[in-house]
Amino acid sequence: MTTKSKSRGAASLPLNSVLSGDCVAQMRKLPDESVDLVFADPPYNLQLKGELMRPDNSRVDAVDDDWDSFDSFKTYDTFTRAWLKQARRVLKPHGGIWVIGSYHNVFRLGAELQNQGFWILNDVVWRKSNPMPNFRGKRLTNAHETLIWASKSEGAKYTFNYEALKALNEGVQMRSDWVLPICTGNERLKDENGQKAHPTQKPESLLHRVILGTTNPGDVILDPFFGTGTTGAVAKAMGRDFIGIEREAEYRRVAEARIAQVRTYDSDALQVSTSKRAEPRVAFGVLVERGMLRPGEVLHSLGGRHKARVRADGTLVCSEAKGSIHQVGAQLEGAPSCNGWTYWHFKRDGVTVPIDLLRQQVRAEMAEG
Amino acid sequence: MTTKSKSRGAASLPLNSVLSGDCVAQMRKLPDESVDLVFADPPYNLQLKGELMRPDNSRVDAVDDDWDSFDSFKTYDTFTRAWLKQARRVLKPHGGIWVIGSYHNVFRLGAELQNQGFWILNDVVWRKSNPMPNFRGKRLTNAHETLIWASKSEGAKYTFNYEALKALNEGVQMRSDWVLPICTGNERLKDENGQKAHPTQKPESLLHRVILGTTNPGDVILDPFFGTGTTGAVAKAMGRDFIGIEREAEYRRVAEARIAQVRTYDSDALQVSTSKRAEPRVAFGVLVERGMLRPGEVLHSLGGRHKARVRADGTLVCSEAKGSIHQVGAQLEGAPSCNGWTYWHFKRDGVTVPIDLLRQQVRAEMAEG
DNA sequence: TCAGACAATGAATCTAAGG
DNA sequence: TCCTTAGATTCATTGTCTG
Repeated sequence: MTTKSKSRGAASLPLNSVLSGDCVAQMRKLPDESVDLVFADPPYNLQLKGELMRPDNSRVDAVDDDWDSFDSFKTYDTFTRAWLKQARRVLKPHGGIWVIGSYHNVFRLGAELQNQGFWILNDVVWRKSNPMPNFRGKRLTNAHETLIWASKSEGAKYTFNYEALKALNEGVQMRSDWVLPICTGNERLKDENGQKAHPTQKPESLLHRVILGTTNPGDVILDPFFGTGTTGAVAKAMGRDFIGIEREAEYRRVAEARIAQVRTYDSDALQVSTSKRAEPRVAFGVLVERGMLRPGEVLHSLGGRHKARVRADGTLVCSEAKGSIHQVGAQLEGAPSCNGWTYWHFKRDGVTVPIDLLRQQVRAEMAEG
Repeated sequence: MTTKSKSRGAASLPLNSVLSGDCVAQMRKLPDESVDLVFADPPYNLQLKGELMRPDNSRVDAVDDDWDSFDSFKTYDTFTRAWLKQARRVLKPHGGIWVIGSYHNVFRLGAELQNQGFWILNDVVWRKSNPMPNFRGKRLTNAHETLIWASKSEGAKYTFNYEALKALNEGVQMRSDWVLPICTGNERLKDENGQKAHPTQKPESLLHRVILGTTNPGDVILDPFFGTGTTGAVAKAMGRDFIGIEREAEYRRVAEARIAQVRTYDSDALQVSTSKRAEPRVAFGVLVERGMLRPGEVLHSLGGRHKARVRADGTLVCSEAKGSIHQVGAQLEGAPSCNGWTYWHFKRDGVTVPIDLLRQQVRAEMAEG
């Protein structure tokens, strides 16, 4: 695996590598405010009891490894508090965090996130299209897991590629319920005996959506419960850097072999739909300066009921109001706000055109030069 | 509203009425272990700040009621602890509880349920088919709410009408995600001005599923945050008793008027598919004893490839195997197990019929006499 | 009467840059 | 840090109006 370092002040980050040992201890070594996203799939406090699952004491192929035994909620909360505290310290002020869990642990996770000042943005339901049925008919089929997406604090900025997720969802905004299949088939990593290498391997499709939606290329993603490295594999493919932490040597080995085989997508494939908000701001006055509109020229409102005249300083005036294109539009419509760019139109050769077309021309010229 | 009382020892229950005042104080007056189910839709503590306008400049009518406002998480947790403690005391040992919330409060709810010793059975996602969109494009559409279903303690029995929910779900196991529309149209209660009578009225379909799946006719359902009485309306329609508690006089008034108009379904409509587990076990030999099958009679396998003969002791025999209907079926199919009731068929008047039909006849006779 | 346009609305933690 | 201003942003369903 190629390991690069990003220097940040005196410290540098162990990028694109899998650190061994306890995640709290390892995170302590990382500098403050150094990663853009944390994705955490902590061990579930499943409290499975073998005798409940298998009366005949046969081997339970479920989540009952040593690392998943916590003797009480208190212990689990202490553990959760410790790793979340470090994750929060390491996270940049405008970074994001995702945690995933089931009903066994997700309420502890969510409450502790809130207690530490993280600001929940959404809870997201991963609706499994092919869950394991409830064989005994004593409960509902447990067909989902819950993710929580949060920013570092209330009011903090955060990365959200709204348009990209909307595009992924066939043009309507992405909802908080995601229907994705569980990890099976070739994607499911096996050991030399053909047994699954990790009991709770997450599907890459899930990480793809998380990373596409809430990071940008070049961002650093920290996964303190790396397991067999789904986060790292998808991060690498998508041109993001990752830092993994994993206690179990065997999982690290599998993860490193897996990630070594991943190729990063071409950079143009990593370009996503951007929002208009990301485009450079253009002052209306620039259109007048450039002669695209003449002072004194008449603009017509959407619908054609109102008219206003352009002034040399880039404001509009009419009998009822004067001011910016937005202010005059809002005033005429009796609305609290108005987007003047789409509201006002001008006429050229008998055709009525929104002034936003001129803004697009300016932006195109800015991009060239 | 007809109010009846169920006496339980010295105390009696204010059935099918809406109590006024604080839910903690009112629950304190109820006897220990007296209700079968608690359904609770507590305030969500939304923490909304300013106004929100839609893109068309209309204002979103938000939940800004005083009852939803709390100073801090600590205050909210104290409140949650208090009402859950009373709910738990009032609940029968084999009773169940449902709570509903959003990401604002549901993690606090779930954690406190666990802290008090409730045993979570499922978390259920209500996926809204028509949620309000995210108007500013800053987050995912908040398209679901979360319900938590729990028993009073680990190992406690609880009511779960598995077959009824399966039937409701077109013959496949009910999953932990329920797609239901929000409460609109005629179902949405309006005040005299045509405004919604309650900002967060739940759809009856949601309560229908809860009550069908986790109570039996005649059970007592307590709703400490009664609002406009969806729980009571569905409970009454389904032949369950309810106890409502509501602080706001106007909500109580609306709820009482609403419930007065509800008619209870006919009792045969309330008979639900019962779990096969709950049905009396019928030994195959009984069919022979009763003369429904003759010893020596030939049974044919599903698909017709195999035959076996009935023996007088209620076992089957063929050249390859002998034993119970299940054992022989499994042996012939090379399968680890086999449901002999659906596997084996007999012929009467040229028609091939599964032996399960005979079992059903036996059960019907047992039910009658 | 019916089709189609138009309006209303739902538990919402809903902006960002620049002065 | 506060205040002002630019200007970006919606889905499914039901009810009402119009031609």
